Amino acid sequence: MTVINKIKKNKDYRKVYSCGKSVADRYLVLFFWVNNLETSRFGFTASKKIGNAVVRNRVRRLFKEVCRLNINKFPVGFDYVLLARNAIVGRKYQQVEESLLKLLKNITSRRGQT
RNA sequence: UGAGUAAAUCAGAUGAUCGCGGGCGCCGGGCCGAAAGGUGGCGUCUGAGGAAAGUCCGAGCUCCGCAGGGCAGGGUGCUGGGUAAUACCCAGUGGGGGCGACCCCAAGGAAAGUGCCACAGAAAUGUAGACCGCCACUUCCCAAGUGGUAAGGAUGGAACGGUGCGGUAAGAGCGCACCAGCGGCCGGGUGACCGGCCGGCUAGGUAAACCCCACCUGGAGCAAGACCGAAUAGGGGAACAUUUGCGGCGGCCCGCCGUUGCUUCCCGGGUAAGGUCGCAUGAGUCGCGCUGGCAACAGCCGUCCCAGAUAGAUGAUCAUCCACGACAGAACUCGGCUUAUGAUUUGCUCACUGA
RNA sequence: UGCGGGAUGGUGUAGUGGUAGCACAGGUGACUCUGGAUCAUCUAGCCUAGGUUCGAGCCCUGGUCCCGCAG
Repeated sequence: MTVINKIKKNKDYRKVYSCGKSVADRYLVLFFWVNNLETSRFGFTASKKIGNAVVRNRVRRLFKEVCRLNINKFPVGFDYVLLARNAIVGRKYQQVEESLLKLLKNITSRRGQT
């Protein structure tokens, strides 16, 4: 079983936000950027605007679960940051998973084109 | 049945699969790192709250050499008790609200002193003050003037005790009775205070204004701090000052301590995964245990070990059941307070209806 | 996580317990052939809930929101 590597330093997050590209729908924003490593790394964020600590924890756990179960669908060698948006509050696992897979498909097809 | 009031309890449950943090046992000597150190597999146990929240109080713990004295500052404020301590809790006193069960109160001192009381009003604390009234006197009358008067009117949140009788030219504690307030004595109570008697008759409000009185109070906070390892540096330059100067102990003074160059500014180094501990046995949980106490609580006995992350662990799926699940996530640890919030149960009160 | 500070018209800010001001912005009118400038005038406010007081923007208590600091 592969373990999820997490992005830990604020500097790495900054790099992904400023240099990376992003795709989004009404539930979440997905940032990504080449990290020059052999593995992918993930970061899960939910700002204070989303809600209180319970809500933010819930959202981050959903992200974590979705990434864990679909880790083989992510292209290797990237840093990914998942940012929660307001509409995600109260959503179920299936809705989040569906949303993320759609975004991933979007990325891979675009990479195929260019 | 409805409305209310006081208290107590629970915080979706059970099973299966995958996933995450921690403890313990066994196996392994590989990988990462400069080092300190970290990391794996299997088994087993365990893993958020009543408020974990707000950070409003109080403590423990750590550092500031010691935590010393005084002043200033801050806090508390009916009484007695509980506690490690408190602004908390319990029992009472006084006051207020409610038909009631019951609830609420920063509730010391206004004759120690100072300030303020806008506008209105004659006058806002001075035994001051006469606008309209009332009464007496003077001028021939209308009316005006002088004096007396704070009972009535008017103003105001508040007008120098209130009500009644007497008294008087009209009035006034001027006199008397009762009530409120003040002082003294006696009795009860540990005390706040309560009850009774006597006295001279008057003292406005505001202390969540300054203040007085009594009591308490050093400062910072786990990003506190300690240890291990690496690197750097006991670096450089400029200005100032030249002797008891400078610095530290929250402010000032005393007192104490450190350093002989010290202070200020600039450059350089570091913040690119440093690590480990602090960090979970404690003012601990439970028992309708026993003893003392009205109670808060204390003592004794038994019982249990109950999260310890460090970018931060609790989630997903399936099945069954119900009321279809509110507020909400530990971050050094406790005791309170306040705020948010779903459901259930019990006692008591009031109203209505029926027997 | 711990500590500290703040909230006044649309914006930036004053305000010893006694009618809430000022500047800019906005509306209306005047001046002008028109606009600008100028003049006059109007609108709109004390974060919120209680308490103390005769009376709170100010004093006290609870809550909400915003901002800053940290080896």
